[in-house]
Amino acid sequence: MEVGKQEKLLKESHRAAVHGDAEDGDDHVAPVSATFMTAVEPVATDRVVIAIDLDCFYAQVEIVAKPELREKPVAVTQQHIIVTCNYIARKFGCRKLMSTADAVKSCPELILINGEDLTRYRAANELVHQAVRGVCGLNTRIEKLGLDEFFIDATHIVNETIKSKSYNYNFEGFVYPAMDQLFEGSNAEDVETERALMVGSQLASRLRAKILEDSELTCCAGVASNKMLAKLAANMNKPNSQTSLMPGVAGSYVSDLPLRKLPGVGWKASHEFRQIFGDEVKTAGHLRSAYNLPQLENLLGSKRAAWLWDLARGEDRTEVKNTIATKIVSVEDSFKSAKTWGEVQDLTLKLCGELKDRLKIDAELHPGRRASTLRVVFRKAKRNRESRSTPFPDLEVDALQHSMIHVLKASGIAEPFHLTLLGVGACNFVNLVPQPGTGRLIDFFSRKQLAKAPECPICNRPLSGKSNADLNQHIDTCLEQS
DNA sequence: TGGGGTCCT
DNA sequence: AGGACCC
Repeated sequence: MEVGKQEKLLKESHRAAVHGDAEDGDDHVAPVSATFMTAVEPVATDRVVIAIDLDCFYAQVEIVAKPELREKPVAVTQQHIIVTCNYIARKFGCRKLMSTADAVKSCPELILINGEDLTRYRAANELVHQAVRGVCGLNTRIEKLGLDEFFIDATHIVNETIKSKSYNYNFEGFVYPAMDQLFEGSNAEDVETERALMVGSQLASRLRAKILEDSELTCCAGVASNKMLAKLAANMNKPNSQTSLMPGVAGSYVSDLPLRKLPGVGWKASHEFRQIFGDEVKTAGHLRSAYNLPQLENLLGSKRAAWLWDLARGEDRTEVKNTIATKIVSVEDSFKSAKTWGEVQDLTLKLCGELKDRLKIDAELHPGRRASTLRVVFRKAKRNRESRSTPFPDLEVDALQHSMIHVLKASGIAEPFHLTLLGVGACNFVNLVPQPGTGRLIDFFSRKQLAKAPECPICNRPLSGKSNADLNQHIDTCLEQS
């Protein structure tokens, strides 16, 4: 049988089995390569997740602002540490979180830029976010992680692209494992997943081009079947490149990673794991060969065991959240030592002014939301940070400062103290209810969009025949969950 | 080891 | 409110 005919047949029978409809009405068959001979329509259970990671973000933003820095070693500092540096500086041994003194020792030419004020980085982040939103559309979940990373659940975009056959038979960027080993021994399901990731890689390429066009910033992308793998993939070829990680090799790739490298395993957990599992268990593979799930459950409890077990096998069922508005708006400042209420007066005045400015911007981005809680954070010398909450006062610098100082006094701080950090934040945002039927959120997501494709922009489930009030209620509920 | 954020307990 | 994690 001809390749084309065979694929079409399989496609149709599979669609009938999965979707219960045999209708296609399209005689066009894509010029499929022999490797896709056994291909069928993708199964909806597999996701396509794209991770975007801006290259040395703060340093890049500074270089875009001052192009004459482009060919020089550049580092961005906060207090006395380097928070990020460009690749030229890295050649000289400069690293993230290195002390500035050490960095200058290893690279005397290093240009230092103070990056304590995040305003311009926030603006650049918003540019990138909007570029991604523009390409992916309003019903795509986009999750922010810090100011320089995004996750995108591109499953539905990829599925639509495959249905309309508007894609090429090649991966954009790198593929892991390399292409020539890719399809050997793959079963039909793997081939389908690989096709989905291939289409995802083409979307990732467009995203990176659009980000570069709009913001002048380069980034890496990872394309994979879940968040964790997408994130690992994004880091495989740096900078300014992208990598697709095939699910078939995800397990073996993750196996070789030290437990500490698994996203979610931090300093505490990795040290705890060394105590529990012993020095021999360094990688996810070691863990998997030394223990099974029940044994892990005995050692860690069922919840943590299930989490680690999945992680060690490259599985991650966590959804890409649609992070529209941040849940906390906060400002903080660290310093050597504040010893008197006079100093605290000055510091709180500055912080409260900044918080008010930040909330003004927030109000423009997300009209109608108001913070209901003020959170004050402080750190006494050599101790951990502590926080106290109080009802949110009027949005005036005086009122904010008054609340802050009141909370600090109530927390038992008395002269002579030795504070090394102060911060204020707004949280527990509530929506000022729009009048029933005015449809603030519907307006936000555009009436046309919902009229054309009546599904929830958050959960993508169809919204049929509901009133505007019901729609808003549903969207609000989804937003809270996401 | 900053100046932010998230989620879980 | 604290503590883990992320950047």
